[in-house]
Amino acid sequence: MVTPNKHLPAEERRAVTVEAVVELAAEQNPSNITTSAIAKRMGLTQGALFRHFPSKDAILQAVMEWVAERLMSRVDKAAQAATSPLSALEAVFMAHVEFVIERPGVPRMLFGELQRAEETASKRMVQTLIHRYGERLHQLIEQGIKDKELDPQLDPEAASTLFIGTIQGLVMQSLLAGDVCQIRQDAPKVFAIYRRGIIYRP
Amino acid sequence: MVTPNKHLPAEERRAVTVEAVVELAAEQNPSNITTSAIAKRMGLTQGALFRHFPSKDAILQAVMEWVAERLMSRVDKAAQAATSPLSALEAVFMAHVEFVIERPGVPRMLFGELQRAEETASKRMVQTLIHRYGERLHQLIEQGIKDKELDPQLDPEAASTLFIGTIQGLVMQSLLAGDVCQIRQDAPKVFAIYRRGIIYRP
DNA sequence: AGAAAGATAGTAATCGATTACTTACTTTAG
DNA sequence: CTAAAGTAAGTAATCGATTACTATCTTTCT
Repeated sequence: MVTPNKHLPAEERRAVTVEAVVELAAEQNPSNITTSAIAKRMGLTQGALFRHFPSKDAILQAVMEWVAERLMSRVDKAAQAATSPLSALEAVFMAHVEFVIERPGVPRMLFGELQRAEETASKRMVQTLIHRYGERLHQLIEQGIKDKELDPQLDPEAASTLFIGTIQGLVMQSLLAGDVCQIRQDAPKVFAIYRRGIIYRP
Repeated sequence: MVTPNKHLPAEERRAVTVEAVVELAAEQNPSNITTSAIAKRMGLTQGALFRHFPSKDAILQAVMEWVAERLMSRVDKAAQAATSPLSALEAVFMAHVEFVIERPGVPRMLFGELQRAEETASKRMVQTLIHRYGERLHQLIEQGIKDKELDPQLDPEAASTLFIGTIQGLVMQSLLAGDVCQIRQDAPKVFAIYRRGIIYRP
């Protein structure tokens, strides 16, 4: 839960707001999160939010900045610690999955933002985030092919799409089961199939 | 587009309503589709909708019934026409993808329904739809293992999850590109990787 | 056959509830 | 003391849903 302190400095209050939104997104449809619900979660009145953000979309934008930073930082760290492209892909996958388990609202917000018809700042931020993410995957996959670790006939574009879809499928299963932690058990099994589909076979 | 006729018989009007909702779901966030928007798309007043449906959720429920019937019917037909479990899986995949291209709003509505916090009738209908779908995949996969067509160490649960996730990944890519037809080119490439991941290798 | 009668379908106005956002006032911390 | 932070009570717009009423089609009776 979020700290119930009153009279926080502005910067801290904004951070707490982001946390509250991410929490709420794990419990309900992200596009139906109201400013009243956010304020209530923080133990604040609704109007107080607008002391720190000019609009609701600015709140969502701050959330997406937070997501982009945290997710990419963990993904990069996981990739750098690995010793080969394939093990890097696996490490990135598990890091991503672990992030999703900790913050189940995040993938739901990302997908929700992509669905919006309007071209908001938060939507554009999600687009660039996924674009950057896809480029990282691309690099790893192409390096893996060069190193004869991955199938030389592999389509990096398709492999990248499947990588992201794999996680999306796990999220969908967790929505069906109503249990996020199930992902942790299923993720290795699902990645094993993916790994088998991209690996080099002499 | 939907027929602009006035004074349709009740059953036809309900069918037209479902079509309108599916169309709208392809253009905007499904959870933000209003009854006014539906009526406007049909060339009708908003109140007229409630002559044919007791509530908005009843409309969504009708849409989900429509989706479940159409999708499962096409998937079943594709599977029965195939000559082996693996080719059936591929046929189901392509049939599903073709369905998504024709009605891009459908997968977005399914995912959106799953995200809802409330236990509505339409949400439960989506849950049973995906459950049925997963069982079909299960059957095909287990038969494929028996027939020595698929990897004997394959986890049918994980393979089923990955199958659905693969399509979900394609949908996400189409949202990013803003172009649905891209799916048709990418689908075979992505399925090729999936196929490589599950196939039997002596 | 044809007009009256009933049933069905659609309209326009409106309801209370909820939304994002604003304003005027009060409290708190440095 | 003062500026920042929070409260309380508003705003206009929009939501799903209901109302009273009109238009159109179908059935029935002579």
